[in-house]
Amino acid sequence: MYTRISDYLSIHSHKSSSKKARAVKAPQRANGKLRVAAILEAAAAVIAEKGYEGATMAEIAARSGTKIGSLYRFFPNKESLADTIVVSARENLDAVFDRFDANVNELSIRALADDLMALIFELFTRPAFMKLLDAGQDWSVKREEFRSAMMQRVAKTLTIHTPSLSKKSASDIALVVVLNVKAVATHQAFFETSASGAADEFRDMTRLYLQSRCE
Amino acid sequence: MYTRISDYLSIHSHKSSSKKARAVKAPQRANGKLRVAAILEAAAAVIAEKGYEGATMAEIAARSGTKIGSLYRFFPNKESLADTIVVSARENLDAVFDRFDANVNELSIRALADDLMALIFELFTRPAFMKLLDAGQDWSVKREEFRSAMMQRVAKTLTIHTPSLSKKSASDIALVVVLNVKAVATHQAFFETSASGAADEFRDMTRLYLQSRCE
Amino acid sequence: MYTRISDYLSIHSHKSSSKKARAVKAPQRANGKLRVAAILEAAAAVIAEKGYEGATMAEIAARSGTKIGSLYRFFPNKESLADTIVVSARENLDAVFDRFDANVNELSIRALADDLMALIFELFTRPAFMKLLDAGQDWSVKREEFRSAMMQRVAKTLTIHTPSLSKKSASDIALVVVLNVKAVATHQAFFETSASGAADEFRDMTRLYLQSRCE
Amino acid sequence: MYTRISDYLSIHSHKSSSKKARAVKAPQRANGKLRVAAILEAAAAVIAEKGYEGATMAEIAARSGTKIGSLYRFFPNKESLADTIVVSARENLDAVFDRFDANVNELSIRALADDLMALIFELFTRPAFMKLLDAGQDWSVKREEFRSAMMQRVAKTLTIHTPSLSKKSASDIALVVVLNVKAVATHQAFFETSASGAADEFRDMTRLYLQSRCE
DNA sequence: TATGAATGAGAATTCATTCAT
DNA sequence: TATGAATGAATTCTCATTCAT
Repeated sequence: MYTRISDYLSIHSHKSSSKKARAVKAPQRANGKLRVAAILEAAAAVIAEKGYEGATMAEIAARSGTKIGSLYRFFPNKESLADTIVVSARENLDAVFDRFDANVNELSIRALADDLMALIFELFTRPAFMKLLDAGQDWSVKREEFRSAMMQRVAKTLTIHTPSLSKKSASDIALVVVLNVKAVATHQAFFETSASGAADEFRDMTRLYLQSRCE
Repeated sequence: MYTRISDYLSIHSHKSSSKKARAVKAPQRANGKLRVAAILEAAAAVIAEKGYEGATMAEIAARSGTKIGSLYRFFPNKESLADTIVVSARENLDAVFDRFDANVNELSIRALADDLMALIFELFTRPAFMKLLDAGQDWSVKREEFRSAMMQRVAKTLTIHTPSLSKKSASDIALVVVLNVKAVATHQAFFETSASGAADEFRDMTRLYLQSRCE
Repeated sequence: MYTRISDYLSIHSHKSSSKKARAVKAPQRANGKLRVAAILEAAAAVIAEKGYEGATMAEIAARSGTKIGSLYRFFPNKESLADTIVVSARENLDAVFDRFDANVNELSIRALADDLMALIFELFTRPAFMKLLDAGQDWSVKREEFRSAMMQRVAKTLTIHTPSLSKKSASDIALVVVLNVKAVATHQAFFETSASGAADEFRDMTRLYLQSRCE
Repeated sequence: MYTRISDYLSIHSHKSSSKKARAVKAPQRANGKLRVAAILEAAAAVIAEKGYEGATMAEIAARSGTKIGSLYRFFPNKESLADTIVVSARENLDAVFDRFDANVNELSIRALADDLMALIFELFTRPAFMKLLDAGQDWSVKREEFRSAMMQRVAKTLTIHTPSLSKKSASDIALVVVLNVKAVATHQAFFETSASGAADEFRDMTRLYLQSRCE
């Protein structure tokens, strides 16, 4: 397996082609699910660019090809939009980790490091999510909820792989691994442009670190 | 020396207790320097909490015990406030690193890791600065300026210590180290509250990583 | 024909009776054109009274029965409002003069004086416009554009009527005629109240003047 | 005598050499009279450029080499400054006209036109005054006071010269003459730059007009 | 149900005026 | 008496949210 961080770095690059979303008078996707997905995607993109405060409902509507009135039919307010982004990630969390934990024991430490990073990276999915987790005060609840859930699952995975880990050690190590991925995810754009090998360095560092802790 | 990251974590914690700071009609700080410092401190705190967009001049004024009109006497606009935070850090950069580089050769790798992290941490000083560096589009200039200056200086320091490092390796490693500190600095508050040992884990990880690269 | 200046003096008098226009929740003018017209009218009135700087968007909104938010939907900023007033006049200019020039040759000098004044007066339309043309520095571009266009058209008309006029004479005389009308337009309100015959005096003076120059 | 309007056009061109009034730490003119004069002059200049609303007390202070605190010692508020400009002109009025009326009878109509215009021009002195007379609502009192005083004196002068004039005619003609000068004064800057002969045209027109009325 | 015009609270910024020194 | 820092009301402009059509 041995994924290279730089591999999944490009997975999520979707420079939405239309700058100012020419509201492509497209056959309005009657399907609510699709519509919601489009909105969520647009919201993620805009928030990623401008931050939560800087993002405007008008732009999110425009970029998702949704009329402002309709946007509010699906999401009663701006906060609920951001909520949904975080909450849906949180809901995804357990399913993904359950699947992952099933074969953790078969992994070498090196592979554990690589795959765990790839997994976490995928959960963070994109910078919008990052911005949201860093956002202001009011967010603490949902943010903390996700953060701690993430941490606990990573710690659990580590404990499954290396049962000798103390509860405290496991959670400390989990935090480090998560923040490592966060660093890569946050600076995704940077890593992509400058053909730096820093993403790989991060992978190596994490491998090294886990090796020193999980043996 | 061997500073523990958790040591310097508390240096800069000023949670101004009062939410809306009733500005205890204190003996008017006639000294402009002090006033500016107070404003900068408040700005840093508010921006750290709410981000650049979310921070309001009114709250910065209130929290620094300054009236809005006075705030604008010192900083003609919101951007100039943020500018000052970034630029002053930038100006500090060379002086601090020149001093540091003088004795780098005497340091063990372990000490290099510790002291370098401490140094960078001090330059970041506080989360507000972090938020600013992550902020929206317009900031790119000043942000990039600081970011790249920081990176170059760290790379230079690494090269002084380990001349065999290739130019590319040095800058990749520099990026990793800086982001490690950034992670600690950004989650400062988190580390402080939860009596976790994660800050120490970060230190250890960085030591490990540098050892594997600089020998 | 022989229009009396005092005749057209009253064409454009709309002293909105209510000071703070309690915006009689009238049947929402769904028609954007009407709304824009109302705003423009209010803006003209307020600017006429207070000047460009003195006029506030809030008052313009109130007086046009528009809420501030809506005002900004139509005109993104204060300058654009003023721009519209000047530019629309500028656009009108050529059309109006082309029509006028068609029969200039048939006019006696006396009639030329009268009709030309009436025409220019109509282009100035109301004092708001005057204030705008006199306004502060930044305006120079749009203002000058209109002023010189106006002057050139008047000079051209004079030349058509009296081909013997030198280029320089024509433009000098044009300036005088325009300023004469400007005087009348600017003091419109004054002329209206005091039942003075001064407006007629202006007409006579201009007749006299043109007669001495165009024969 | 036969002054040419273009002659006195240049009398009052004082492009205050210092743009941003380097507050020439000059020996503070202890003499209040001189200080007040300097302030008044600066105020006139600034108001001429920016209009009443656009003029700021800070700039007036700076340009007159006065500290803002001192400015307020002499003029308790902005309005009082503007008041003083208008009122002082009004006070000057009678003295000037009394002197002028003494020899009106000796003047030919042509000379009357020329000298009267020159006199009025001098009273208007500079564009600041013009701006003030055109300013917004609140001003009406002082403005009207001056305007009507001016008008009455001019009408009186005309009646002295041509006793056969009816009261109404005299005041109508006075208004026309005053507005003619106003036009020249207001566009002073314009006339100066463009080497147009329009100022002379105005003089000729006024001569013509008075001739037709006063015989 | 879908739309987008209308609303108004709130943010940045300016400047006349005061008053402690 | 002279100074200029401090004040805060007023102004321009934005944007989340509602609701009539």
